[in-house]
Amino acid sequence: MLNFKHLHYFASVARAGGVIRAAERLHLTPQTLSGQIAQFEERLGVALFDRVGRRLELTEAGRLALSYAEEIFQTGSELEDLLKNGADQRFITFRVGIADVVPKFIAHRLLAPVLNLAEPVRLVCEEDRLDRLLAELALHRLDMVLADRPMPPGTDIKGYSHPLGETGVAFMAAPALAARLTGSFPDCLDGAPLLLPGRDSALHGTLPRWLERQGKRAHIVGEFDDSALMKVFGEAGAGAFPTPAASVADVTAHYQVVSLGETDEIRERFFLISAERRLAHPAARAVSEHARSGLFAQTEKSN
Amino acid sequence: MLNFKHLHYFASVARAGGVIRAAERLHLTPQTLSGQIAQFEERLGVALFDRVGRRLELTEAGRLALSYAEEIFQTGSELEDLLKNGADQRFITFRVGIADVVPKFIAHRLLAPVLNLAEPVRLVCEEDRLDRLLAELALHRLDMVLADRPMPPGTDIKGYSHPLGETGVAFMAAPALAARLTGSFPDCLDGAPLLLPGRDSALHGTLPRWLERQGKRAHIVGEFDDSALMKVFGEAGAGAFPTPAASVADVTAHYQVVSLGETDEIRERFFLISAERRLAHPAARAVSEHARSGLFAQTEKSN
DNA sequence: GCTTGCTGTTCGCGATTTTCGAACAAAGAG
DNA sequence: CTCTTTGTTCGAAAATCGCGAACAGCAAGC
Repeated sequence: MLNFKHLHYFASVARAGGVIRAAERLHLTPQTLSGQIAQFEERLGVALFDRVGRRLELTEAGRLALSYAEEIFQTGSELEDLLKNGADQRFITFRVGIADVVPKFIAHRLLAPVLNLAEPVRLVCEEDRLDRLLAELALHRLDMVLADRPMPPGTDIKGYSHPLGETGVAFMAAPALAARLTGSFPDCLDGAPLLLPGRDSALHGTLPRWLERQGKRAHIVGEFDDSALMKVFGEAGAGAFPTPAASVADVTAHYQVVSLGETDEIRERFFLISAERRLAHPAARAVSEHARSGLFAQTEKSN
Repeated sequence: MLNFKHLHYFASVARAGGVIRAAERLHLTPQTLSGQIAQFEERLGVALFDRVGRRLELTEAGRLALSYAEEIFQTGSELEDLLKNGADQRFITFRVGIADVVPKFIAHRLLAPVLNLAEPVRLVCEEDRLDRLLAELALHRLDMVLADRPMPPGTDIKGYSHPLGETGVAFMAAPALAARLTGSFPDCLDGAPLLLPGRDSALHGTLPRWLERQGKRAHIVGEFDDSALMKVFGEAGAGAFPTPAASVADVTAHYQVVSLGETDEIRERFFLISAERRLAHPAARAVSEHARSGLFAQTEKSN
């Protein structure tokens, strides 16, 4: 483990250009700094200074260390400043990672309770691929992640999945395309152009298998990492596309598309993934509780 | 000054979710961590944990501190890794900031000796406005800065200027434009369309004043922060433009332009700016020594 | 030459900080 | 209620840190 006190002394000496000037600034004595730096170098196994004449000159390793040290102490003092001055913030921030494949309307519905809490919350959303979000979660740069699958077991990243609910899948299409598709659902999907969620999505594998079981030919014309982009293509008539049954009302309200029909044989599930087993963040608890209290059931009924 | 040992213990407890589990991982006892964290909180004046039941939960300030701590210790261990494993790098890196206004050919000529040193050097160049480069120099993210002026005295950033040499100024123009300009130099500049280095450049002020002293009308059609962009416009016939006399050969070799003439009454000077008074970096010393040994005088002769 | 003043360094002791053993209080599980 | 597990308080031991004294080497001035 790196000794940050040593690093601090080293950086001070490097900046000041000598142990004596550094000692004055730090209100210490030269021999202290000299000794601590020698100790630091020995512990690292690398010389940080070249002793040339009666002068200290940075080695290449020293330059590297100095640039890192500057960065470290800068973020450190930034933190100190925030804690000492801005600690009595009225806002608590809630950083959520949202997997691309989670439809925006679902994400909004899941997160809506956050903004209605008694204590004001600043919601910070970030969308990306699930694996990258989980990496950020592990570094505590995110408070939670929304995904369409539980924590993948293979990774060595630790995280805990909390199911939020599930819903059937509806198929939507632009009106012009819908008119061309013959037969009732799900027969109308046979051979129809289809847009598929990307490889990262849970539906990516299950949906084609379901079509096959139904004896329908899959004609996949596109795959999309981002569900909103998929909807835009769908609206333009590129193909029919799946969407959570719970968000059909939202989708028809925002896009010029109609529902072809719904099935409960494919289930789309949503999960909250957190770094700790217990949900520590009040906003995360609100999300979990609201979702469990029949959020999807209600909305399916109301549609 | 932030206590990084305290911060480390705090982060460990927050990650582990309790003092006991954290104590096991750190090979310490719970009471040590408990005491150190209490001390840390008191020193900061902020509660990092909420004691709810027999459980520790992060406060909002704690979450903030944790995310900063993660970043700090990650860069710290990155540094440690680099120093311990990659310390015997065969390359030493040399990070140079180049003010936009410094012509590329001049920068190249000044930096060329760096790549011919006995010890191999990895040259990292960054171009930006001088003030931003000086800020980076102060943070030791750059080893030196090349500029067309010495260290500006007004700023509180500290840095030391080392003159590298000076040269007269030549005026260049596209052949078609040059043909239209009547009279010999400098008369031909009277009323001619002129491209000017940007506000950041030393020439920006001196060149119009020189024209005025010559009794020539200045007809400035454009200002450019980046000298290469100015040359491209000049090549297209937008106007005549100044360039260091020492780089006329380079410019005519790379752009379809001709020299209108040169003057020594405007001097363009170039400086090396470093964070320390003495040039510590071997590559920086090489730059300074090569430049001082008549780099510009020779090239002016050879042109 | 020699001296003076400056650099960084080594040594050992005292002061401070850190850590732990012991004991305690309180919350949850059975 | 009892037992386990949690975090905490207290004092004394242990490690670390920082200083005074003395030393070694370089550079400039007499």
